[in-house]
Amino acid sequence: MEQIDEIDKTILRLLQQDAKLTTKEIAAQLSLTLSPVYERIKRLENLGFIKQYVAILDKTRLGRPITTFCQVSMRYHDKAFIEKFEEEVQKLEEVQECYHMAGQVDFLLKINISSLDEYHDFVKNKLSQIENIGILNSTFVLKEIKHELGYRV
Amino acid sequence: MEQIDEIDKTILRLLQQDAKLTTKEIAAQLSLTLSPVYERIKRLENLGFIKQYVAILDKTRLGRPITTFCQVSMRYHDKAFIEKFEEEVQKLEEVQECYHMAGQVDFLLKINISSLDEYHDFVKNKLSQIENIGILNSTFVLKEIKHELGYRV
DNA sequence: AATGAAATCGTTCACAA
DNA sequence: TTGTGAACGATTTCATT
Repeated sequence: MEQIDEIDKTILRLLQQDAKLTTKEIAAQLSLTLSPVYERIKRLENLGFIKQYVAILDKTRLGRPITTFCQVSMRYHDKAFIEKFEEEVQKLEEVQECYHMAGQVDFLLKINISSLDEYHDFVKNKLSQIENIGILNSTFVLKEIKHELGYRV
Repeated sequence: MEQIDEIDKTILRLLQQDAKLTTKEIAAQLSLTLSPVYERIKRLENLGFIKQYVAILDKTRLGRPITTFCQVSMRYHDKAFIEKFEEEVQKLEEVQECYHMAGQVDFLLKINISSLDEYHDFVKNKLSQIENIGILNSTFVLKEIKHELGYRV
């Protein structure tokens, strides 16, 4: 059984907004007792609908308020080069997200940094050190307009 | 007082990996008792270092495995048009993230969808309905290479 | 700031319906 | 699949160092 019903969806919606809700609080919203809610949460965890519970931190408070997106195009598209890049990018702590893209650009990187100086250092001494990079195109985030943490359920 | 020390940083690091860690477990890792750890967590919450606790769901399991990035350039750059766009984009449930960017492209949107059909519908009937959009450029994610949920602490 | 203890509250599970 | 209740463990508060 891998299906979920409306009750499960409500549970997911609630936990996606606030992982600290108690079983009791969720049960109250659903007009159920603790056990069914408890069992359903365990099931949603076991089936992999819920992957993890995390604390969301404030990047500005942590001293790294700047976000940039960097488009990377490889010079050659040999499998070995691609895999090497994917491997190296895992090691770069500034890179928060990396996507292999369809289209002209091979990779899109989301990077989180404290200053333009740090970005300069990152591009010059870390990113550009990876073999076979052709074009780098960085754009800076001026303002986060929307940032939904959860998915539609 | 808004400073945090190494102990606080360790707590943040642990909680951004696993929000379900008990105070006891964290205290054990730090060789401390419950109270100081408890007080520090409360303090980090109150100071806004910890913004939220959330459950991370599996978008594939939820039936929306496709991610696209869409670059949007406005035709004219009047304040009113910009603000109108920012407002409309909040309402579009497919748009998970939206950034106002420096450079040629005005906005970068991260979009989460179930199928190419849904994306077609989204672009044609929702996004393009917003006034004053000049250029739209969509690229699809082939593979998530890296997706760090937390920040460096 | 940290410790240790005490009260309250939540989680977990066996069993019943 | 859901409800009840009991045992266990976690959270929260506070007097003390």
